[in-house]
Amino acid sequence: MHRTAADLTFLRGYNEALVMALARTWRTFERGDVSEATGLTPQAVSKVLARLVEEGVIAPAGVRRPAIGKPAGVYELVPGSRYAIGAHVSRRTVRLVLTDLAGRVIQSAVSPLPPDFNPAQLLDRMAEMITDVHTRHDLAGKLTGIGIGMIGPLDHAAGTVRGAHRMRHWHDVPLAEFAEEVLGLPVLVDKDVTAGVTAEAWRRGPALRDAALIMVESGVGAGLWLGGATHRGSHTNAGEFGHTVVALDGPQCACGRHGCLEAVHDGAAEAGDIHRAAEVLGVGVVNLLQTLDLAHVVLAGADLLRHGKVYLDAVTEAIRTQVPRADWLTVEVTLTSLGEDVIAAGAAMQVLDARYGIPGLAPL
Amino acid sequence: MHRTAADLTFLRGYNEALVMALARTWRTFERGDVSEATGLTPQAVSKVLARLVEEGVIAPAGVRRPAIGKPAGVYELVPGSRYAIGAHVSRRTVRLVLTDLAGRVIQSAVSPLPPDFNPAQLLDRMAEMITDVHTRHDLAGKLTGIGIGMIGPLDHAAGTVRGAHRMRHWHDVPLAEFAEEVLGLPVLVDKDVTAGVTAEAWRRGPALRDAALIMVESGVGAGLWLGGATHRGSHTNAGEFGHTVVALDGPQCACGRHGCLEAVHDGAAEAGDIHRAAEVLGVGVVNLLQTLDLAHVVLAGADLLRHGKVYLDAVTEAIRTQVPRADWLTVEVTLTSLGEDVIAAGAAMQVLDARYGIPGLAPL
DNA sequence: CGACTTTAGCAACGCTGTTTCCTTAGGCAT
DNA sequence: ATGCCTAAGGAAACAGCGTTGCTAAAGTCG
Repeated sequence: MHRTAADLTFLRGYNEALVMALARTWRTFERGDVSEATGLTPQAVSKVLARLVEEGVIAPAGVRRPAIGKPAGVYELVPGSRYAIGAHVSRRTVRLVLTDLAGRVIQSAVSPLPPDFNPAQLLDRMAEMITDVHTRHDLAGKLTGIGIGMIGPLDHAAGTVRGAHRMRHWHDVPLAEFAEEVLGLPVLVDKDVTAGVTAEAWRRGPALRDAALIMVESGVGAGLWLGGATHRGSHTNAGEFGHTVVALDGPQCACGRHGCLEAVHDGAAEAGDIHRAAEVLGVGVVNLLQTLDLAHVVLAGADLLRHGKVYLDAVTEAIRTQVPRADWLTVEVTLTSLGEDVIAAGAAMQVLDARYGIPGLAPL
Repeated sequence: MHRTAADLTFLRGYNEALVMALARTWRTFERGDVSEATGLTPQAVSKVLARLVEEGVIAPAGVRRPAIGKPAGVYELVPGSRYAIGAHVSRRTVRLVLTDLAGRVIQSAVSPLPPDFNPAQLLDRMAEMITDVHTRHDLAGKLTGIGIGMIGPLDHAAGTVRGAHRMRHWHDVPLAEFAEEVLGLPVLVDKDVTAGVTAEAWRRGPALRDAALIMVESGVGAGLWLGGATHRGSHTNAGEFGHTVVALDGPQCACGRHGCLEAVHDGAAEAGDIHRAAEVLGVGVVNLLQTLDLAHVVLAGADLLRHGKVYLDAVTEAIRTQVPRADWLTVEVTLTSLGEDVIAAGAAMQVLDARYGIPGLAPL
């Protein structure tokens, strides 16, 4: 038996998460604000707020005195009440960040990994880094869990790494399970790009409905946020955006196909023609927009951010000229505000989101 | 004020819809089946079933006598308890179908439309066809509404057609509003491909989580079903799959870009090389799979179905050879089981889905 | 000082699914 | 025929949710 039906527990969790989402975007707010935004009666909001104050995630913060009438109680999010740690595992380094309930990055550190590292080596290094975090910050009882973002393919639901290209020790590794054992905290494993887009979504709040995080960093990928939630796909393998063909007669890609976006892009980049590389990425982004009708595109990844302005301009220009002209079709393109922390931070926020975000119901 | 919070009404609607979804896939079932599948207690299921029987959408259907013990009450869906009408508006014809609560097509008819027809002409023709449906079937009080599937761009939420290429009378037409006035029933307007994928999803049941309906019919489009729901995008304009670039140096497309999938595909098709056209579509489908990680691809559209086997084979082959080999990455490719009715039928099922499907909550 | 406005809170209420306990219906052994 | 066992159904009490209705508090304004 496997719960999919909605019950009162779900009801409560859903409405609490709704209030938390508002608290995160507003920081300080009143009962009436929540009531208006959610449609809950003021009375119901009082009850929800009381529960959240009891939990310690929000707190009363003075009163607002209106021109006339009784002063309104003001509440605020308590960012320091919960933390999560996120790790971004790439081929050569692991980046570890500490984020709080507001989605702010409190501490960030990078550490090299040995060539061809194995799971134990990674976890040892992470354990050291986490110890360091603990010495600098008092997280007693406030650490929600640990998120790990890395290249796929992997099985997010099972927490298993299926094995990336040129990583010998990473075939069918139950990483989440190992990590929970070693680190003693709940662990979520997800693709780097999906973690990244979660960071942007968590920080921007529920207004973000459909977005993609385009990442260029030893490969090209896209994390997808569709309909207000991550899109991982049937085998949690979505986002292999770099391996979409944009040039039928193009050069062969490592994946075997010809003219993959990644192959064409990297070809231009390696030839030193960053402008052409960015232009090609722009074509890919427009393809994504045509298919998915996104409202936000966030650019990220070490290789991209090294030439941030070039890419930003090229993608903006591609959208301006290649998407059919229409005033109602607005797309916002930005560079990630979290820089190279975005993947690790997103991995951390996935943990917070799992615990304090809007709950879903298991599929039938 | 605009309701986004969950309350008891939502709870009831959600659980009822869950039971309806099971009823639709199982047709006949017992209390225990529902209890096991949903996680609801048998008691709760009894209450839900009582409400649905009262509504007339399910009915008792005898008993099952177990080896020992009290006989279990058997229930069944009453397909004829609710109907919906769907219309597929193309450039030259309108196809109208009547579907029942089980998602079966009861009646189907096509009618030509005058060249460069306007909204009034369309609605007149639809009204005639709907009158004909009424003379053949007794739908008194059982007709839920009317769905219209047509080419975009359009605003699904507002029910407005923004104006398709080469259709002079269709700029910013509030079609849903007009139609509700003329036809006297609730009307939903959506893109043809999105309606189509709804038909497939509604018929297959909740097991279908991530799927695309690829449609080739005076253009190439893709209806997306992601995470168990339609994906329409921020401006309800998703699915312009035909206007994704697959050949950077390809021929110019009507949309202005170079090497769009549609341009390359149509070029091959017009040259009589259906195999090449299907091959190109296959590349596009693999692109979609790489990006979205879908489990099901359904092929549809008059132009495609004329050479159904050629396309089915080409797409299957493209997936077999171009998607990185992995036993866990399974994709099912089929031709639509509804043939040329799929769009109209899907439009009808969207109406049923809005009324009897799993309810969503409005975004914040 | 009283009327009015705005906000907050208490208590009762209606509805949800849950839990507990009992009844019903049939098969099977005695 | 009788008693026992098992599985399914049902009634009633229960707990928890948001809602409704009313009262109180805190301030301004005339």
